[in-house]
Amino acid sequence: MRYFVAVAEELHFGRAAQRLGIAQPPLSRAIGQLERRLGATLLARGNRVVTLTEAGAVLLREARAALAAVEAAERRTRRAALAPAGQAGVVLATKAGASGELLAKLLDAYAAEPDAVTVDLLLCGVGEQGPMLRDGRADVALLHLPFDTTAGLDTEELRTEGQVAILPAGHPLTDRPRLRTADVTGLPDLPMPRWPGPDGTYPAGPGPEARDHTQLLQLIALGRACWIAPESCRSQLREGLAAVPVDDAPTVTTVIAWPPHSRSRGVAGLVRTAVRVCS
Amino acid sequence: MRYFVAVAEELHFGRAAQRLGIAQPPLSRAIGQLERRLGATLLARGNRVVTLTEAGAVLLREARAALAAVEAAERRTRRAALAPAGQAGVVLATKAGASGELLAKLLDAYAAEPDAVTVDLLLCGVGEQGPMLRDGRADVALLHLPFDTTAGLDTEELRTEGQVAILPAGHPLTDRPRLRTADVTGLPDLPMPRWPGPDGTYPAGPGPEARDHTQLLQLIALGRACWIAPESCRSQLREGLAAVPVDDAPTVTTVIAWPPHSRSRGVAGLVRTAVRVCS
DNA sequence: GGCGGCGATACCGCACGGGTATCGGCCCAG
DNA sequence: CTGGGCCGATACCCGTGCGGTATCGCCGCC
Repeated sequence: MRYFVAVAEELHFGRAAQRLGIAQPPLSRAIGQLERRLGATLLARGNRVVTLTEAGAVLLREARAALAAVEAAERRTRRAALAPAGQAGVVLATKAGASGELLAKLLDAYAAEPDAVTVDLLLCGVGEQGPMLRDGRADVALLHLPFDTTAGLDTEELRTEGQVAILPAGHPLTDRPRLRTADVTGLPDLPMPRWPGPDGTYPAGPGPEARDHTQLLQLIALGRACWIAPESCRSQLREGLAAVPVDDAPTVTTVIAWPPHSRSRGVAGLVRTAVRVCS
Repeated sequence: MRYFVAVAEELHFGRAAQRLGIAQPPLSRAIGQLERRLGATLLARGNRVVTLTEAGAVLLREARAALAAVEAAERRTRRAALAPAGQAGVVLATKAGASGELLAKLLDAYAAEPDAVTVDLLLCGVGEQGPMLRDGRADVALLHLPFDTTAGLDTEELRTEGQVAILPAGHPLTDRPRLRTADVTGLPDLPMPRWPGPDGTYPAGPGPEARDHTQLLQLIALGRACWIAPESCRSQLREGLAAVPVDDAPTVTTVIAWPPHSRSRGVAGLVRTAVRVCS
């Protein structure tokens, strides 16, 4: 299956073999055997070009999930093994720079619990928490709807908040008590910065490139950009920045999420504490 | 991993090997290798008794999920392969005897859709739909909260209804306009029937044994039992039965559920139709 | 028409999975 | 206290299968 996923992603037997660290002929054979075993043509070998068939597309999705599941099994078992005894820690994944005080409150409150286990933090980029949970690199995560997807995860809602526009202090818009999205997105002098996608490249368009929150805030303070963010980030604003509520921006819901079948004692305690802290 | 799950379930190498159709020594070795690869002791070989370690318990849960995922991958790919072209059907799992008219309405409405694909029905027992979805025997299912668990599934709510007590016609309680749970569960002359568990055995206790809804209704009509069921089952009541609303019984929510990563065109259409039909 | 890219096929060797035989520890019966 | 039986581990052997190299067949392109 790993082999098939590699070929399906590369759409090229030679490159896929290289990526897998094996030679091309065994790979061809392996795919052939898989196709015979499943009774399905997975790849259409056109002239000099390989395409996914419908069955192949189905298998690609399913195989990715399956591979993530076995990776998760290995990782979680390894972690459970090296824990002392009855004290397997949990790994909490969260976006770097988001939910700062909520996270702090949660960790403090949880550490005070009588049966608390150690909590390791795993800071990751936007939208990476889902995969982290699915392949076992993390056990529980803080997500932010509607930006993250909770498909396939169990969740508890923690907090709902509006969004604010982050502007350079002194900008004309900061005099207004509230704004609308259109007021902010259409500013020629303050474009929204561009973020690198999952592949590390920046989308085309106007606006400066920013790689993390620090850079972003710096750009705003310099009067080169603006941004819309959950209102809880107000507590982290440095000098030179102002925040104005944006009425029609989607509300952001912070949820705590975990993979459905792995509700260990540590995860359960953390979830319970999170719900209690936020209610 | 299959090997490990077998041993973990049997807690006995010999029996596990027999179940797997291999000899015991290779099995011992395989488990040993797995333990070395993961760097974890999975099974505590006590004197004449094998126990799961904590790490083993973790792996058991994770491995079950992983195995279900690869089974699902194989099954779904096979099904996708033998479909004509762009017309992969979907398998809809539902409890036998539940949601009858809703199901009929849904299938009718969906069949009338322009891009409908064939829908195969898979009737299964209580609580089996989740596993069916997870290991690929089904693509979409109708579940009933709070009886079924939706952990790890994407869902859309379809309908919420109260519950009614099903009593033999003419029973004194049928004169009351509404009941409370305690009124029904404590009746010495009309005990609740016992259902076989997932393993096929009946729990101990009073009450007759019933294997399906037909038997159940028959028992009630004969004045030997009573039952509490969603009110939509009223339409299926045969003569000799009466239904009285039970106020404090938990409301039953019918949801349509599907595995999160496999939202194919067919599943999406079915879900859309279901939501439309029920709103 | 020759060349080059790419997947399939042919063939070989080794490593790993599975089998049988046997050991070692433990409980229990006598 | 000792022998037998149960059960998992170990030792050793064998065949299958996976991975490697060499080569073919096909097609597009210069």
